[in-house]
Amino acid sequence: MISCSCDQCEIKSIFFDTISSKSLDFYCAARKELLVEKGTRFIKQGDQIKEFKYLKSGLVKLHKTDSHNREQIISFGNPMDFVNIHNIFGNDVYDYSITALEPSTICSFDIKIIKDLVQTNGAFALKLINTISLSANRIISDSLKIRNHSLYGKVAAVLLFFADHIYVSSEYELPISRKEIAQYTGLSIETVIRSISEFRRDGLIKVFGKRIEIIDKEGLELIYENS
Amino acid sequence: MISCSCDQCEIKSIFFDTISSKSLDFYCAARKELLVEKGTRFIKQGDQIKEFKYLKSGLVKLHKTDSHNREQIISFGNPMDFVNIHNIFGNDVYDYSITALEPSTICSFDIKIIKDLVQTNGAFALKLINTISLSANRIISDSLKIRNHSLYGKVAAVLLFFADHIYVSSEYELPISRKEIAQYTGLSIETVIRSISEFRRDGLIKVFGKRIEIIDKEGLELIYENS
DNA sequence: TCTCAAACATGACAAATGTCACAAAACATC
DNA sequence: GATGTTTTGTGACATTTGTCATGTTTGAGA
Repeated sequence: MISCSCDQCEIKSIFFDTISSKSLDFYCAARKELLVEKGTRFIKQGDQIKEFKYLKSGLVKLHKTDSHNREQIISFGNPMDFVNIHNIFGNDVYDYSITALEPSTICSFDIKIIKDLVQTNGAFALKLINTISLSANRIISDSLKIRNHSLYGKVAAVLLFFADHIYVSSEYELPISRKEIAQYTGLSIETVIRSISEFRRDGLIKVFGKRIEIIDKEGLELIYENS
Repeated sequence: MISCSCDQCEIKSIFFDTISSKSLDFYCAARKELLVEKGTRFIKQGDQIKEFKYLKSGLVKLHKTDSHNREQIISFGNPMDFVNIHNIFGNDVYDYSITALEPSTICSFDIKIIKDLVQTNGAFALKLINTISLSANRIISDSLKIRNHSLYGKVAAVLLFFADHIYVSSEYELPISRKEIAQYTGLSIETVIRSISEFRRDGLIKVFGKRIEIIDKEGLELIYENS
């Protein structure tokens, strides 16, 4: 049967449905797997795009440096929705970096293999387009949430994002610093810290360093809605 | 030869490269063309997605209503980069509306035809993925520009966007109202108006109602960079 | 032409957010 | 442990941005 170790890998759902088990062996052999530790920037803005990369496990941030050397965070990606797809087919050079926020496993294929697959396997192509669309949709919609809310709404959105989409728990270890929340929302660090302190004082959340516990989720959602 | 009237249509560049002239006739016959006037909302948030639509000419805005019935503008699309692709493959219902800002020509195909094409014509699939990626990239990158700049930077970004990407001229008729700039940037209307007035007073632009003339483009770009 | 509604504009003031200064806590490195 | 660096936290104050009020201009339609 399949000797591939990526049994649990998300990308499997793209391959399995559309590729015969025999061919699957070939693709599994062509696959490289890389375990990176927290803080590793494994894709760098400006690098040539030679591989198709997929997040098997972990959590990452997509970020870029603007013309004034300010760091901006574009989005976060977890195994369910991250592939470096937004760049890979459009450009030949990455216009953002990707850095692990937690220990992560990256699978990669030579991009030629994937392009061949798209051209020769219609079902795969359709599935890939679906994945790209959903991923792009999510980034655009998250971005809009940040753009059109003010301070408390923005910070609430970030806390709720990790609770609802990443950890699926009202209690979690915040994988990013206050500074990174600022870089994501476009706010100043102090304002972010103050907002979190205020949520704490108002009994909406409990904070122990990076550990966040959402006490009054409805209240936090209400704040998100109204500011 | 080809009796199709869409000789000048942008989508042609997707089809022509990848479809034999004989098949092209079939696709041209299956195509519907719709001319909509300014202000027409031809795609509605919540509607079922049954067709693949493409902007042949004109200018549109992508927008949605949030839970408080506030109108938010996501992005603008012109013939070079607009297809309703971000939704069409991921979801079965539109999660945003599209409205014409100028008289526009919309081409549409039954979505089944396009999905068939993706599955049976590899070159087409690859080209479509490219188009989707580039379009999503642009929206994400524009959104980031708005997110991480303050007042003057945001407004300058909008004015420069129309000058550089839509009209390719430093003098143009602004296709949106001040209110719509506010909905796009997340600012209040008054603040937008004030900012434009200030640009005018500082000699960066001339304003005659909706007509904008950028006098000092470098100055405006500098403001964009620094705020 | 007249009328009404929407868009544009500006002032005065309130509220939100950023900046600067400083300190405590957390964390890495020796 | 000792030391230095980064992160978190808070106050005071300046600046930015929003809100409300009010008036003018523009544009569509009777």
